[in-house]
Amino acid sequence: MKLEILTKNENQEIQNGIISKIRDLINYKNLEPGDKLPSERMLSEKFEVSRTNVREAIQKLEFYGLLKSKPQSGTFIADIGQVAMNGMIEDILRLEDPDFKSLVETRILLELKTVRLAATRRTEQDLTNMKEALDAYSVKVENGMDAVQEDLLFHLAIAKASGNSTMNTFMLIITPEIITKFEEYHVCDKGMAFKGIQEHQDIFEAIKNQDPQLAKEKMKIHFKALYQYCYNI
Amino acid sequence: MKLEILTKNENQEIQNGIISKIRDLINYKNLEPGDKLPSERMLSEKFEVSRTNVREAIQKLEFYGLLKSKPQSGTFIADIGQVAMNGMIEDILRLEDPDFKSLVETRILLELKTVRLAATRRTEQDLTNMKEALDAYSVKVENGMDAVQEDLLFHLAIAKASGNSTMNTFMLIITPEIITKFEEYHVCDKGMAFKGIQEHQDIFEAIKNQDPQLAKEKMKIHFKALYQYCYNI
DNA sequence: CAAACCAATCTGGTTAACCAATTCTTATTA
DNA sequence: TAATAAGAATTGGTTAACCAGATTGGTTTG
Repeated sequence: MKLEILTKNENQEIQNGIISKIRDLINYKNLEPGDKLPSERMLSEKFEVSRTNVREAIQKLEFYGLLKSKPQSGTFIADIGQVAMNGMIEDILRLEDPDFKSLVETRILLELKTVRLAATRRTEQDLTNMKEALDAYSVKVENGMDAVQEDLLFHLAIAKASGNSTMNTFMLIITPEIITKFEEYHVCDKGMAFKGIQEHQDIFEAIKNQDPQLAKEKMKIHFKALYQYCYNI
Repeated sequence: MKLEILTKNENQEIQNGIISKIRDLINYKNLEPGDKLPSERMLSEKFEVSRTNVREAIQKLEFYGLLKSKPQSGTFIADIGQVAMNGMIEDILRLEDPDFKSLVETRILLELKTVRLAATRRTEQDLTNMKEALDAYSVKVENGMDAVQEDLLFHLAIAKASGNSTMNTFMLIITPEIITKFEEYHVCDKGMAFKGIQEHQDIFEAIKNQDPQLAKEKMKIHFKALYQYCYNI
């Protein structure tokens, strides 16, 4: 067998090919929820790809909740019908990499919600965590240092305090890319950083006082520059 | 070497252990953005776990954008500082599985936004896709059949039309679990399904007429029962 | 002395062999 | 004949060997 090193993009295309073949198989064999998929070995032979490739494709579909593999037993169709299966695989295949605008737009949406939830649900421990992150940010800025990381950590502390694990996860997913792009595009300059201290303080106070509406308003103010930036790219 | 079959939970704990060890190493060695992590083989030896386990842990951190591995070269710290690295790993380790309430809460938040975006950005192709999904739903309901899948596909079509790939991805992530739980808890009964046809139609019309505010209102109506359900569990 | 070259080594990725739990078949027995 | 036990085959998961590109240190050469 010839060996070849593939770029991540080529690898992704192979994986997508396998996924669409799995979809075709499910349709052709009329597999329903709970039915068993052919074994990994069989699929790798049928599709003429390595078993590793098949496993990766299955794991991706498992991540999206479409398949469920059980050790020493087999891979099974999840409790989701053929219609949804086809539609979702179609979407997964066409999914494109997120652009910066999408990321920021989503971040703003999530944070305007998490800050409200945090204001109603925050525990004492949450307040302690947020205060720590807030102080770390202040120290960095007052010493004239870059504080993008500390900024984001304060926001992540809010997400955690929201008590919504799904939104918390989503914030974690988009945060690193946002940090990278921020530093790349120099979204935050020194002047904004100083203003940020007071803005963070205001947000923190609103959450502490359990005032969701005020917390949201303060967050909106904090995002004002970001808003404009996002919609002027 | 003794071989042992582990449950997914046990495996996850091993992975978290490795991740925290990687974090400790990064701190101890003061690794900065761009620095190279020790090789997978070295880590697996140092931590006394299999290389596969190390690879999985690295892939997880790569998913969250904290590491970046290059073939035949090494695994590198992403463009993110030590502070954010520590904070994010901490969060990732403590991340809990999403509960149903979190899922629904997030879905409502996302959809009230995607429907507005769809109303402003939808293309003709988007309208065609949505109309197809809408008709499929109607047919199923009118024939007295379960239509949870078709319902969700209509909503996914809206997410796609929003033109925001991040939100689209997030919708794809939470959708299958929602479908499963809906069918499990029988959230949608027949009566609701019939009402749903008109509600879907209203949403579709608002998007077609590019009226974001109306689209959001119609979506809110559509979610009314879901709202109550979510907050009464 | 610096630039170009080369081979040994190291790297993440890939493949193939192996493991043990499960499942299916078959033989045995009450 | 039906219930049961034994064993062979199949399965996803795991480990170890292998691959080829990338790196590195030393050597040669202009």
